[in-house]
This record gives sequence, structure tokens and C-alpha cells, in this order.
Amino acid sequence: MTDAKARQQDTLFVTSLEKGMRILEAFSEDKTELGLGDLVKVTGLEKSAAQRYANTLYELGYLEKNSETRRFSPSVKYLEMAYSYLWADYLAQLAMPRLIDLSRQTSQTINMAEPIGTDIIYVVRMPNHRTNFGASAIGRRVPALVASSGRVILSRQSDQAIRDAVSNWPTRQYTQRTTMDRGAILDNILMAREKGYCTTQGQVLPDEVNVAAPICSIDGIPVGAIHCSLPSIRWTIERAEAEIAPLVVEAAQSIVPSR
Amino acid sequence: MTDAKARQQDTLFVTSLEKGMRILEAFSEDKTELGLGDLVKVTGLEKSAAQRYANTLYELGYLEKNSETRRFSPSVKYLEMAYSYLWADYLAQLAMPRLIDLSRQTSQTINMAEPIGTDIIYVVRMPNHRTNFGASAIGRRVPALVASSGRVILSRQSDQAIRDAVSNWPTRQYTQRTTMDRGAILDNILMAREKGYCTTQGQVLPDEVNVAAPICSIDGIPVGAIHCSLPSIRWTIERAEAEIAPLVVEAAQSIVPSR
DNA sequence: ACACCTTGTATTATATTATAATACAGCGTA
DNA sequence: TACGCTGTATTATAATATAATACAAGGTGT
Repeated sequence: MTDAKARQQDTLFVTSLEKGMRILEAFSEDKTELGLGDLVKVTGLEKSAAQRYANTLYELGYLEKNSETRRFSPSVKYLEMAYSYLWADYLAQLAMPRLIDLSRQTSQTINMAEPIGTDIIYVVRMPNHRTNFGASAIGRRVPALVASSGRVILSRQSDQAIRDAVSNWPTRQYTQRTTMDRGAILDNILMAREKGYCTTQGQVLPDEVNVAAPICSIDGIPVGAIHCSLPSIRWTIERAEAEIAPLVVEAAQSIVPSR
Repeated sequence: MTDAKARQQDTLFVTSLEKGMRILEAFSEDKTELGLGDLVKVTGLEKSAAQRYANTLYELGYLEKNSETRRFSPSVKYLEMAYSYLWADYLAQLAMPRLIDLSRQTSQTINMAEPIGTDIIYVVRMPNHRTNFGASAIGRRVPALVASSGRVILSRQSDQAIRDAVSNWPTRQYTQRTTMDRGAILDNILMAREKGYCTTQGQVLPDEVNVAAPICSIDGIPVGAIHCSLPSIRWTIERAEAEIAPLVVEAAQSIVPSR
């Protein structure tokens, strides 16, 4: 029995809500404005279902509607949800003051990421140099194997977990330099384990050097990472290791969540 | 006939989805973890309804569940929604590089806000000094009459609109110094209209001086504001006007959305 | 240690409510 | 002008959400 089938028979699962959430989730980085037909394609719902659910979300204020094109787009309510989340995220609150300090100390772009399945997600972002928009927007997900934050979080896991992740987790080629060689990724993670931080170059964005250090809970479980990104025009990995890595590591180690 | 009644008879409005969204919205700044009973209180749903909808959102990954306390809290999916929103927000993308520049120029906390009904909402935040957590979290809503950003946006509206807002829109006492005198708020807005920027002190947070300038679309409609907040220990309004206001105004004026 | 209360969980018959088909309207294109 | 493409509106039908209720599990206070 498939998940979908199992759910249909579960009286505690409200399928109407699921369909509504499908509409909410239809919008993304490259789908910012969707007409009814687009929603049908993206969500796989029937036309009339898409109509009813989109209309409902519109009336509830979650979707805007361009009165000329009749196309929907996410409303500012999407942002309010982030606000609610952040207050519930103990790590974000704990880390914020240290991230602000680090941002001032380094005058560089500082991020905090948390692991989520096989990805990491950026929870706090403090851009300090012009970069592409995605790099300054909260809520971005990137495969853990690609991001320095993801790798450094993995570096604090067991050998078994690392090997499993490196073998099976997805990667994605963001730039020409993105390492698709899993052996090289493993090496980078093991290096990070030794050094206590992870350095990468041009993995997610070209022309960027990255330094990430893990945030571990009091019982040693990695729960997030601080990550500094530097323009590679001015920074080599060596210089980043010498000047930036100690600061990032120190900041990360100063954050010790109890849970 | 009430709204709710009207909706029930509207076959295009899916009430099940509305109930689900009520659960999603139950979480907030001061409600970060809610049990089933709490959800019933906050949403006004029946116990069994709250149970089914919360369970559904849990299975869809929108809610976390603490396996000890059995309480729900928002998951990181709330953040992903913000990411989708930001890509759909033309103004945010247009403004981001200028905000980064301004943040570097001033070494102070820079925000961008957009009007939403009688509130403003912070869409971009770049904290540069330690402050309370809410002041660095995206998605926060504040009554437009209280925030310097809200006032400066109003200052570009018609006399009629200003008077209407000052008379009728809600305010809220955030600090001891929050101005509850609507006459004083009107004066501040009219002053902002003359100067091209709005300065306030201690309205939302104690010990803060704020300078805000409006972002106007090509046809002169105010669509947002840039806002710099300064620690009042070091900054007087006079010094802020002299040193910061010109930079904020310049940044705001350099952003001219076409819509 | 007890009874009690509060909290979350699970089940069911019922009818409310979502459904999908379809018809319609408006608009741009060929 | 006719056609195809949007989005919109209406309906009878049955599928699905419902609310009542019973149960289980912790926690509290006496």
C-alpha cells in the first residue's frame, strides 16, 4: 500500500489540506507567478481543484492575484511564517548575537545553516558583499554534500554516517567547479574533521571561498554550522584558513545549545 | 450574512483548508510550542478537528512534534516559504544590493520594510549591533503609525490618506516612550514629508534612534522604506540626521521600481 | 499510594462538504 | 471571423470531513 493510499484511509489525515499545501508549495525560486493552468501542471491537481484551493488561499490572504494577468503569487504571509519559525528555533536565537559579532569582526558574509534531511537550509544570512540574490535569502536549501556547512556538519558524525551520506545523498552541479567526485567530497569532509572547519571553493557560487565550522550541542551532536563566504578575487583558501577560520570556529564553539 | 457564512455557501471556498491554515497560524512569537489543547484554544477549532489538522500538517512536514511533550512547533518548512516569497518580491531583489552597500557604508543596522494594510513588515534585515531577537528576524509586523518606516511611507501619501491613517489606524505601546499621541504622530509624518526622511526615537525598542526614507515607484507611489536603526547611547537624532539620513535617502532614491 | 484530572489518541456512523464534469465568458491569435 | 486558449461559475453526486465518544497515559495533589 502506497503512502498516498495509506493516508486516504487514515481518518486523521485531511486530504483537502494536503491539496491546499500543494498549491502553497507550487511557488519557488523560478515559479514566482502562476496562472491556474500552471498550478494544474505544477501540483498535478484537477483544474477545478486547483481553482478552488487557489481561490481559498487567495481569500485567506496567502496568495496575491494580479488582476490583469489573473496569475497568483505568494503574499507577504509567506514571510510572516518565517517570523513564527524563527521564534521557535532555539538555535537561531542563541546564535544570533554571536553571528552579529562575527559579521562585524570579519566584515564578511556570515550565514548559519541547519541540517534537514540530506540538505542544509540557511536560517540566518548576513550578506556583506554583493552577490546573487539567492545567496542573501533565508530559507534556501542546498544539498549537504555540496555546501561547506553541510560537509562540516557531516564531519562530526560517525564514520558510518559519513560514508553513507557521501555514497547516497544527492549532489548538484551549481557551478563549473562544483565537485561531483564523491571521493573528493569524502576527503574534504575528513579534512574538515581534522581541522575543525571546512573550506571549499566555488561549490555553490563561482568566485567564492567558503569557511564553515560546526555548532554542536552539549552532547556533541552537530546541529548547525556557521559559514563565512569570501570573494575569491581577494581571498585564497590559505588566507581564509589563516585569518577567518579561527574566528568562525571560535564563534561556532561559543554556541552550545543544550538540546 | 457574515463573511464566514458567505464563504460556507461559496463552493469555491474550501473550509477544510481554512481550518488547516488556522493551525499553521496558531504559532507566533510567544506561541512557539503548542499542544493539542493549546491549539484548540488558539484556533477555536473542535478538539477532534485540531487533532486531524495538526496531524495532517505534521505528516506533511510543516510541524515538528516533540515526542516527549507531544507538543507541536513550526518546522523549517516555514522558512522555505519565505524563500519562495522573496523570489517573488520584485522590490526585495531590486533593493538588496543597495541595502548591502548601505550596510557597509554606515556599519549600522539596515532594514527594508513594505506596507501591508495598517502595518509594515520587515522584508530584509541586516543587524549590525546586538539587539533583541525580534529586531533581527524577517517577517515582523509593526503598526505603520509606530515605525519610522511606516510613517515615512505615509508621508508620501495624500493629506487625506495621512489624516485617515493617523485617526484610525492602530498603534501599540512597545516602549515607555512610544508616542500614543496621534497629534504628535501626525507632526512627525508631516515633518518627514518636508525633510524626505523620518526620524524617531525609542518607538519600537528603547534606546534606539531610527532614520527611515521612502522607496517610491516610478509614478511616485511609496512602496517601501529603508530604515536605519542606531543605538541611542551613541547617537542623537541630530547626529543621525547629519550623518546617516543623507545616506539612507540616497539609497532609497536609487531604488525606483517600475511597478 | 490513591483517586483525580488533564492530555493526547483512536474509532465510528452520519451528513456535510469537496468533488469533477461541464458549460460559459473573455481575450488574443491565426 | 473562427479558433484555441485562458479563467470563471454551477451543479448533482458521493466521497470525505465531521463530532461525539471512548480509551490510554502522565501528571498532580491529597
